[in-house]
Amino acid sequence: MGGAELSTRAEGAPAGRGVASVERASDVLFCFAADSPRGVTEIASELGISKAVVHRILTSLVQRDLVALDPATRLYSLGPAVLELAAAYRSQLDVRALALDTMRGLVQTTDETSTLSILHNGRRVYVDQVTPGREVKMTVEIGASFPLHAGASSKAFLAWLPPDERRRHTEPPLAPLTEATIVSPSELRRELDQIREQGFAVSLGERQPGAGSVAAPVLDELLRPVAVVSVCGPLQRFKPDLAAVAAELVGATKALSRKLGAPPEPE
Amino acid sequence: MGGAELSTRAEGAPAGRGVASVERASDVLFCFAADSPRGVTEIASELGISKAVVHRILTSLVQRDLVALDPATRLYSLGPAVLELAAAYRSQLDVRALALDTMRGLVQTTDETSTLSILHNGRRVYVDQVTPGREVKMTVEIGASFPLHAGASSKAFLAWLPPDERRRHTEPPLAPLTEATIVSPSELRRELDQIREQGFAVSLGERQPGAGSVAAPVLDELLRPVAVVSVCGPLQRFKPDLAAVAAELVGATKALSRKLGAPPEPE
DNA sequence: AAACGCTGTTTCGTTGAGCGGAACAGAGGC
DNA sequence: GCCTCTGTTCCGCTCAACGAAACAGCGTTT
Repeated sequence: MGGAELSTRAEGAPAGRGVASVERASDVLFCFAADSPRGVTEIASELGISKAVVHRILTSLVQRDLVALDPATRLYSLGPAVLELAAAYRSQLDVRALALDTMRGLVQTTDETSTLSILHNGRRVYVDQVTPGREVKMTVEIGASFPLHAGASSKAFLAWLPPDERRRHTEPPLAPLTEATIVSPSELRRELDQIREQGFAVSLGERQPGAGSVAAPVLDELLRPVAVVSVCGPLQRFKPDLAAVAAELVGATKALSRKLGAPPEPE
Repeated sequence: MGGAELSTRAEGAPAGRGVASVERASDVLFCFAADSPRGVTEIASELGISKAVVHRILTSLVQRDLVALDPATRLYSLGPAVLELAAAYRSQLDVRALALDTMRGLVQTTDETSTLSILHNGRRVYVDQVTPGREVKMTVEIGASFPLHAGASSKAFLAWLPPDERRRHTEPPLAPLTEATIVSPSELRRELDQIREQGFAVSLGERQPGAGSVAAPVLDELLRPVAVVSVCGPLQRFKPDLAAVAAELVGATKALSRKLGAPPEPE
């Protein structure tokens, strides 16, 4: 019994005890993120809990529309209520509200797409974007997540993260997402130092072929990166204006950081 | 009560019992949808359960990042993991995958925005959109929900819902969202009949001032509306092409319906 | 300062809710 | 027809979750 007490995340949480069945239910929800639809048995064996428990949990989740049951196949998948939660989350995210105006301004002057990302679970997640009114433009998927070693927004996070996290995410192997992805840890670390110094990160197709972007962090009062704003567009037309866009972006994000309580620049 | 057999929540579910604490945890999550951030006491009194329980549940949810705790204010709000779930839901929604190509086609020929909505909780929710490459265009918020009596997409759902649901959603009071919203039940019912007959719904600023849209349903094998596709744009430039757009839209959604198993048109 | 009133958090003994093995029930498949 | 998968339900035992109450921080009030 006592043996296998953990499950998905983090063992030994020293904090106050939670409710086991709630955590199991969360695990069930997240296992749908990997793949769905799935059946009771499949989920039970994957999570190592009994079929009866999974079935009861699913029944509850179905009742709240967090999970949908296809009566024909008897397979379960995520339900529409998760959209409701996500919409609420996004609308209440304070960084987002603050950043939206800034992003709109960036889009207007650069005529390229601007995105907002946050850190979650050791990866970067797109929270919002503003696109220009052009025929050809970049678009990202809200909610999609990416590793921290490739792309301007990811590198911007990495450059402002504490040393231990930076080290952790620059350890090999660094999976190449495109031919331009930096796969050498030492090269990446060198670039992160430079990014930190110059105040912004640049990627030319590191994460997505044919896409270029400039990114700079929004920092809180302890200079931790709470979000990253990027301006991105098709590589060829993006490259020439890079320096000007970067300057504008850095100015905008620094203003944002101050609004979030970051101390004004000393230099 | 056999009467209202659907409706999301429903008490007295005769089906197999669920896990109470999972349902409580879901309630806690949803109470953040209304407003956040909130504290333990506030949530406990709203849900009518003890503070200790709420605290334990929140601890579990925080552990899974479904809820975030601001250590400074000791207030809880939704966490970034809900985005992860929503992204998974959207990417796995089969109607969405099918509809995307159709929507892209509609955008290309009409040069206006196309949206996809589903029914959830007695309201209509935007699941996806495709926008044209123009300076001025319509944009909707994914995940935002609206009542069923105003707007083309909403009316399209209503027109194809079973009689009892249609009646329920056409009962007074019908809240006006704009000056153009239909607030007379009898007028609305008359229009729904017409919509059903002609195969599509039209709204000129009923839900949002200055916006026009045409909408048609995607039906399953029992002719239930599983989703609604709309084409929408700024009112003035939208009005003249209305008939042509409607014809194109209806053709596209009928093709979609057949892919989902709806029987071919008899007439 | 001290007392108050408000938070969120933790403790602890009791008990009934949830666990899980096993039985049941359908749906396909040799 | 049987066999083998599913998902679902049953039911007695147990331990995990409940809740009252105590504790612990903060700000405000007296």
